[in-house]
Amino acid sequence: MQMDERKRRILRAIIQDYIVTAEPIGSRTIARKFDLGISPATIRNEMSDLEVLGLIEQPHTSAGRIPSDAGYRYYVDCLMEGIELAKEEKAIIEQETAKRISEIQQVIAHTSKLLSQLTSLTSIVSGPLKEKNTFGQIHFLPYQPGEAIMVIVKENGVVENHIVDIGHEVSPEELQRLASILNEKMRGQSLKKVKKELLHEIYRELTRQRHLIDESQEMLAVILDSCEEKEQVYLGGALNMLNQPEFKDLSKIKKLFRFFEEDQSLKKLLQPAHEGLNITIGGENIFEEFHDCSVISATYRIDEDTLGAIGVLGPTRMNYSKAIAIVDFMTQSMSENLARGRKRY
Amino acid sequence: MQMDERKRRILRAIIQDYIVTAEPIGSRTIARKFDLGISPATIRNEMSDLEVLGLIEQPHTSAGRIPSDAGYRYYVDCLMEGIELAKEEKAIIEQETAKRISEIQQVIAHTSKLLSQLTSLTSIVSGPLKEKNTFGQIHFLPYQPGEAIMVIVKENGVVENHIVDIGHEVSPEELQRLASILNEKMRGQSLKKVKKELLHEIYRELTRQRHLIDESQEMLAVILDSCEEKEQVYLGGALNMLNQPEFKDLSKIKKLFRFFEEDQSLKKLLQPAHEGLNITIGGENIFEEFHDCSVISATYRIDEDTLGAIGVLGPTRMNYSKAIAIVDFMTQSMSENLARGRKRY
DNA sequence: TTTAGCACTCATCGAAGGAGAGTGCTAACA
DNA sequence: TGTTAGCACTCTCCTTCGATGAGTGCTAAA
Repeated sequence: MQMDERKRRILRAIIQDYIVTAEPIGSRTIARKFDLGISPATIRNEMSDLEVLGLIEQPHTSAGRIPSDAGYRYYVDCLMEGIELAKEEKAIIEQETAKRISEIQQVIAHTSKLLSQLTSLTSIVSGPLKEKNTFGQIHFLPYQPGEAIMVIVKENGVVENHIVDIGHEVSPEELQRLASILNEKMRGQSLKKVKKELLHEIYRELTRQRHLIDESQEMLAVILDSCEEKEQVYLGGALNMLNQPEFKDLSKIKKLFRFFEEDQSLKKLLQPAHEGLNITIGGENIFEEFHDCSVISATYRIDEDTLGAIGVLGPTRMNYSKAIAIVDFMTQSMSENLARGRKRY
Repeated sequence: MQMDERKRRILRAIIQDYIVTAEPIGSRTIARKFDLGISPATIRNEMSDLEVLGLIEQPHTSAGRIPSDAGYRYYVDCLMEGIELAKEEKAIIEQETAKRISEIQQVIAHTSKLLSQLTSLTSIVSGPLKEKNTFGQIHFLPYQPGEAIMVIVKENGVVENHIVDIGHEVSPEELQRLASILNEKMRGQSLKKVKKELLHEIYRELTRQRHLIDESQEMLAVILDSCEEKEQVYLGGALNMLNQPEFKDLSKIKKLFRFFEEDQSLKKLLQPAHEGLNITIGGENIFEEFHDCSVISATYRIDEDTLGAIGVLGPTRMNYSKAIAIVDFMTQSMSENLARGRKRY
């Protein structure tokens, strides 16, 4: 059996209706709502075919049909026409992504909030991958006696500060020397390399120059910690899930939210199958919890270098064209801005 | 009518049972579960009295009784005996509060996570009030050409860094001079004062020395922003609410979570009626959303100076003695640590 | 090939009724 | 006079049972 134009029209009608109503739809209702020029009986026959093809299914015998995962997949791949965002929406996104904020957490938080507001879905935003990151400079600033502020600048533009205990009073000159040792060893090196190889070397160097600093443990621990790839992931608009009729029972909500609480898992949701835009529908998702959800995600990059990803999560019955348009435009806007804005993050 | 010992025993039995089961309890069940040495009929008479006193109530005629807000209040004030935390719990709390972390966000996040884990309730933790804070030092570090890293150290120990655009290349000496101007004006001044008075003065000073720096707007904007009292509030274990039988209908959950999404309102939940430990039961709460919740909160301080607050939120039917013991011990432990740990935050 | 007609299925809703837990009242008891 | 047993009554909860209605598949006619 083959898909023909009439089958396609009916499938599209079913999906478009279901996206709005979340109710199974029957042949009679389709004939009434959509002007297809054929009678319910004909539609019934076609629907029977569509069911054999696996594109729609019946929750139970006497209910209407709903799209299956395969149906959505067919819709997304072959039926759906892309939409253009409204000017205002574009303007808001461009405006928001153009902001230059040095605190990476804030950028992520803002982005995810905006994304969930625009789509009415749940958004997931991941920050830059640290593994591709390298050390820039390290500075020391005086603080309380016996303590110093260590400022670590990474080459993707992230700046961190840590307060470190140095055990006894040190002169600015000593701190200066310490900084130059660290900088000499670490500048331009990847976090991974520093973690795996250079830390020992630095430790040896520092113990050799024992007069320089007594207690370097804490400082090295801070550097080590800074190398860890605890990638930031941010979730926005999780509450939107509560509004979806498919999540009206508490146990589903619990499962979902429990999942959301683990950053590590969340990150995996965003892991792209390939560069660019990814669409994961229902059962395609690796996590069983999201077998009735779909994820639209995309990566943002700077000069071909993937930095992070953003995505939206909603019921399989989401408005795909809108979600895709927004995620797509947003990553583009972010990437352009990063390219323009001088390699920040 | 007066409370006598027998009434007190019965009230305590009702509350203790309800805290565990969340089910109304009847005279027969009380007689069976608790060894009070009196018959169901007698208990019935006493319960009737307790109802007249407003300490318990009936959901409907043929159900058992449940404690009223006033009943809980009486329990907390007069009946409940304080408990001692287990050694392990104390150890965990002390260990966690002893950690010295320079990122204030992390401290708050950790604390709130721990608190919700220990109590199985939802926790709210607020960071130090910025209004009581004063500027310490400001440093500039070189960054990309035309940009600099501005490190702001506040006297409560918070360190912030910001990347500022300075429009054209400046030498380290120029940055040094700039820093000394800012430090001279701002060191030791409260954020409020800087915001209200000193910023203009600094601006005037900078324009007078126009050769020093061309575009100081962004820098000043950053300082202004740093003065804003956007107090951090953190919520932990909101999911625990989902496990409470009183929140099994979705509309309540929605209301609650919608409330949680607004930091501003959340902060108000913690606002203490007085110093020390605060207990707000059910309808005593200013927010209608929390009329079937109770809040146990306490402030942590350094040298008599209140810095912030922590609290737990749960159904009115919470384990008060446990929650109180934990919140109390935790604030004490935090305060002691702050005092010992050299005025960090 | 399309359509009208018809018998059939099944979820949903409301009414009816039994079970169970709990109460208040009365009268007897210590 | 306080305590207790007995009993009628109340009200929620659960189950059962039709009625309703939306939807289907099949058959036969157009």
